[in-house]
Amino acid sequence: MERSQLLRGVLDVAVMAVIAERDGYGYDIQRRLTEAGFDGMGEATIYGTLRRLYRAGSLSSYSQPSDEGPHRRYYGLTDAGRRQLDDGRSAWTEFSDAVGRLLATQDDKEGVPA
Amino acid sequence: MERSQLLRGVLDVAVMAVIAERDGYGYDIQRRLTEAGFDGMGEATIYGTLRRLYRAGSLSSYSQPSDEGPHRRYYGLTDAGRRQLDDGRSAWTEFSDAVGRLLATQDDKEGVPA
DNA sequence: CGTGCTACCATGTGCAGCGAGGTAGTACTC
DNA sequence: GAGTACTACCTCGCTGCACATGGTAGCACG
Repeated sequence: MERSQLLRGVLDVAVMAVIAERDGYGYDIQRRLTEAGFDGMGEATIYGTLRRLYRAGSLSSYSQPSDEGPHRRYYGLTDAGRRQLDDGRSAWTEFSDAVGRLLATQDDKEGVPA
Repeated sequence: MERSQLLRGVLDVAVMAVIAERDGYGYDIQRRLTEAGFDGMGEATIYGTLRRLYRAGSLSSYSQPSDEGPHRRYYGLTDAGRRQLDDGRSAWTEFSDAVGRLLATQDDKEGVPA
């Protein structure tokens, strides 16, 4: 419930980063994110994000049969998606730097002044 | 609209970090956060966060008159708040490390010839 | 033919950041 | 003493999105 809030605004870029490395489908992307340290995410979160990014034009998609189960819907980055990923990277860097600086400040006070 | 999502889950800890440095009131906290790099936040965001944290028992509060305007409602950290801030710090570190690692992975496929 | 894995999708809920709008106190000017 | 501006607080309603829940379907093994 804590992480779910932190994920906001990062999930999109995280999914795109995974896809940038290699095209993937929902089930697979979830596993790869889990391995990357984002564990405990429900399927609805992934599929919702994929659909949103697809509708926004950041992802392309194609269907492919599988030997081990139902068909798979693969997603890949479009040019717009790649640009968006770059923007997200710098936005993240800037943001996390600001947070890092803020959290690094030591709590001087302990007793209330007045 | 992009930053608003990133703020989720971080605002609480950011506000607490600012207060840890020195007790503050809404208007003041907003300015201090702006100086820290979080600009463009509306008042409703700050006041909503303060009230939420206060209700949760993370903050204490006391009112004080001011020479330069209406009374000020100061907020300070409770022990629970200080603990929560520490937890938030480590949660943030862990999370931002994971994101950093993920975003650092290079997009291999790019120069892949047709 | 039941159990389990893979793989997809749709619906509903809750939370929180934020826009918009309102109320006061102080202070300066014209 | 009306107008403007800054300080300082509050409330209401909207919206976006992570997530829970629940459903469908293909493959495989016993």
